[in-house]
Amino acid sequence: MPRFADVVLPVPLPGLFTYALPEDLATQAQAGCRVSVPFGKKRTTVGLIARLHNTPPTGIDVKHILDILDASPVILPHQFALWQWISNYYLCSIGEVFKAAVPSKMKNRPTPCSSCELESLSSLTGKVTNRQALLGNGGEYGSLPHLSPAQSTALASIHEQWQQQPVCLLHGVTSSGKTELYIHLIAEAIGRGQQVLYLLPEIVLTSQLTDRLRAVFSDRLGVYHSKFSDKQRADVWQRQLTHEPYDIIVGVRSSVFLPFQRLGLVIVDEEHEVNFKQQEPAPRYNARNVAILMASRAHARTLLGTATPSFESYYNARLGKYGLVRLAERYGLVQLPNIEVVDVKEMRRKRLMNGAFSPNLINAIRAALDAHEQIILFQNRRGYATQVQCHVCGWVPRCPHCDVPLTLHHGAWRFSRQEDLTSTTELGGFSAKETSLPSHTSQTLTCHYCGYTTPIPSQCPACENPDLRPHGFGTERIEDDLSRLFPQARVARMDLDTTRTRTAYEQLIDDFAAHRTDILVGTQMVTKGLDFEHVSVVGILSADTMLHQPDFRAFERAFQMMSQVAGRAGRRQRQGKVFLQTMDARLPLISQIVAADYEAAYHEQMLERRQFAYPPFTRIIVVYLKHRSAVTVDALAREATLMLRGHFGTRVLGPDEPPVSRIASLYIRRITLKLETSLPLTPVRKLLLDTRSALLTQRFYSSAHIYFDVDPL
DNA sequence: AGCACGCCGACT
DNA sequence: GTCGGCGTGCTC
Repeated sequence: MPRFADVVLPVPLPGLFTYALPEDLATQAQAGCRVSVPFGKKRTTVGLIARLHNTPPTGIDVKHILDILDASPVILPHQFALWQWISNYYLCSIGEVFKAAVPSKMKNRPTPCSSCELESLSSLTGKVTNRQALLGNGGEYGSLPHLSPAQSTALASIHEQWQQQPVCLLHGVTSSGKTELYIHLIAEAIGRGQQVLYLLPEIVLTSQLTDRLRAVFSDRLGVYHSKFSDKQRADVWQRQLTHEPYDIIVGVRSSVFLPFQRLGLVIVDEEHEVNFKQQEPAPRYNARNVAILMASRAHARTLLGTATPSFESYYNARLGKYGLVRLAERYGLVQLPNIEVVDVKEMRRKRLMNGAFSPNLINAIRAALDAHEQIILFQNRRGYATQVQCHVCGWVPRCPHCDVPLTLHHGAWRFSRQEDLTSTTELGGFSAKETSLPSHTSQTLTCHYCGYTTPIPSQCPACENPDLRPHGFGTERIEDDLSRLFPQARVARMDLDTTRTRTAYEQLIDDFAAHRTDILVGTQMVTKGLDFEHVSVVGILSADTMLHQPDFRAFERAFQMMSQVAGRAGRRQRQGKVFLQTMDARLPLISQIVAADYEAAYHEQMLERRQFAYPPFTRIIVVYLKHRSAVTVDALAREATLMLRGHFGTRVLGPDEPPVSRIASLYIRRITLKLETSLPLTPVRKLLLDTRSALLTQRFYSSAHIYFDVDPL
């Protein structure tokens, strides 16, 4: 009989906590069962048994487990192993993984009694006959979609690739019918008695898709979505533990934590999406990569699908780590849209621009409205940091060391940031009316990678224009201008502000799908895999906003977003028209988008990434430092940088201020580590954790927060 | 992260 | 005279 249990608790503290196991509970106890334990000042906390043993802990007075909440494990051994991997790789506590993994219902209230659970189990077993009937027959699915010859060939190629590698990347252009392929693959896996995880970014998981899948797989499909109630999620979890789990889970990021008993296939749709990486809070994991690992541990196959592969995945495919299958033909032979590049610089010079609109775009919108067709306008304007751009020639200052655009800071902005955050103008610190910079404030340009700082030039070095301005329009401004230009048109705006709730988001989509709106203007949201029948015109209002993000992935993102949004045009009968407005019409990337030349964009970026030692040629870990006091956090940042330089030398960049440098009254600094991929990570992790504890034990820094972001996106 | 203990300002 | 601010210390 085990006398002790090591327990995971939902706290950001390292390690496990040892409790004594009362004799009367010892027979019930199993690793993976939840327990109720006293912790700190709290009388009871829900934890999870990680292991049972007989080794009395030394130097602590052990408390007793109060109760065992499960008759059988709710976390399976392979899941717990995955938690440990995540905690280790992403440098967070196992308790933080526990917190993220399990629906809060299962972490808060102890399930009142086990009899209810037993009851629900038996009610489920009742349905087993039904399922076995389906399985036994093999063909009782809802009918599978018909595949075009191109799709059938791709399906066969995927199987071939899987013979060689467990992971296959499906590079299929927009509208090539990837979902039909997925459905066939899912049906095959279920036919083999295997389970399927179909992972999607939040934004794409709409009723459009689940309805389509449910039509084929009916009640064997479970949906796991963060906007569903916690109870619903807890129910899905419990169901996966029964003898009759869902065969397919369609879910977002966190569904990688669900218990699978016989996982055979993982599909990661829109694999390039940055949403797969959790930003806040810990664990800052990448669900796509976790899914790949999870699949490989289960000896399952993985399919990564997208029209615009992340350069990282494409790199892996080219290296031979992943198989690669292309689907270059649009389903039903819909033509790729025709893309017209509009030289905004030229238009401005000729005074033809109407705000953010070129005459070409205005005419196309008017024609589309007259023909009762729909229009999507894409304007990616986010964040508070702003770049400076010469409004005459389009010049943007860039960092000489890092090749990213420099970010503008000026004194007044820093002090008024709090107000700016609450204001509704999308430009943050600046009004939407492109005001000139006040010349008396102290203006500097800063690199957010290496901290390089330089005063703002008094004139544009390229064309000698003395009037450098912050630039850009936001979606709200666009919306206003549209109602002025086309008073008769029904305009809807889709961005973070208008989609706070799930219903608001679905409402916007539904209205547009039902043609109750004519023009949809929005941020990246409008680029996601939505299928609309009547969109004939797509406008990319300013490619430049995307290109000039202070991020080495700006070009990759811009290519992805523009290709994706262009793919929204012209679904069925006719070829769509895309207007791509830019100040940099001669940039190679622009012609790559026009030609849909993914390869060219990829190769060009890879040259730069290699030259500047960016991923995938290096690995990045960012150290975040937060403190209530700006003075303290700066001192901490300096000291941390010195310590890290001692260990890692020139691999340490910074410290610098992130674009939003104060959140929730905590000042933030960061230090970036660029590590060669050949460097073994285990000693790196140890040095990072040791450095953190060394700093936090100093009285002066004890109330600071230090955490890590591994492989940031 | 919580949560409590503990020592300094503006309220009845 | 008390309520309450958040600094700091601990959690098997």
